[in-house]
Amino acid sequence: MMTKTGIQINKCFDLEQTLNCGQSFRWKEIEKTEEYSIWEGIAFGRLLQIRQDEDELTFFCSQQDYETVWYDYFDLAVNYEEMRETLAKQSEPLKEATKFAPGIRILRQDAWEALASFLFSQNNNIPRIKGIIERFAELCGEPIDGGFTFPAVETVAKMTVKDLEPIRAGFRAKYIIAAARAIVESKVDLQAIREKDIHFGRYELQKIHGVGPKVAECTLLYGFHKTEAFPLDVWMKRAMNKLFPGKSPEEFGKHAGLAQQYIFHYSRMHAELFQTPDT
DNA sequence: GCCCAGGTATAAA
DNA sequence: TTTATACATGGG
Repeated sequence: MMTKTGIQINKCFDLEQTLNCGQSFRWKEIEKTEEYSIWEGIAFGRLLQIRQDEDELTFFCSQQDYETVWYDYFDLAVNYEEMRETLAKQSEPLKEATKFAPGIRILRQDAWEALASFLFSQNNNIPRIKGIIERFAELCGEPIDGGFTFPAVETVAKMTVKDLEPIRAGFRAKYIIAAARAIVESKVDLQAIREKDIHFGRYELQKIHGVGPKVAECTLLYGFHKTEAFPLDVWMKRAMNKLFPGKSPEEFGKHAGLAQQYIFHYSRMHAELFQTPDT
């Protein structure tokens, strides 16, 4: 295994914040010391171990995989420091929020994987989502050294709800199959979503049985890197109203997705501020 | 045991 | 058109 070392990073890259914030569900921290942490995960059919030291990242992979897969996956061409500064200037609360997760990046994940992952996420919690996806990969992904790839959309399209019973996804199983079939049968055009604007993507994705506004929005942000997208769940709305009363998420414009990540992380760190008495 | 989870489809107001 | 409820399952 080759090693790509010496990627200099600024404060805008933190593995914990990026890989454990609910945008991706297949990464785990396998080692942690005072000086560094190592994370392992599988994406685009490849297993990666990645190590973060004080000011340096180490990718345990070939030079080619680094250049063709992981450089894009971690969005390394983009200067998050600059975007964070832009957002921080917009308001005091947002400036405060950016401090709590300055190292968050928006990953460029596979669109089908993001769509399926956020279908699994509905009315669910992160530990269980991870478990379902792990069993899903073991059941019908391809075995590779160290694990299983995310199941191919063509494979899932041929499966039935009964086939998926072992992953214990509950009522979500039918949605996964509906999504896979819609894609394979070209009822939903992923390439067109990639090329056209976010409004088309919202309309197109919500043709799928089981895809509502929230799953569509998360898929557009994490699977298509439409950075003007924003998550819409109840918690997020509560946080928005608390920090920015009367302000619409769209007003963050192009960086809305990143702003939402900061705000969401902030609201998690200050859960007590966002609890509302039952009415 | 009990509550509820980064929702959505469907039924009932 | 807006507001409830069921849904499958298990983490905490």
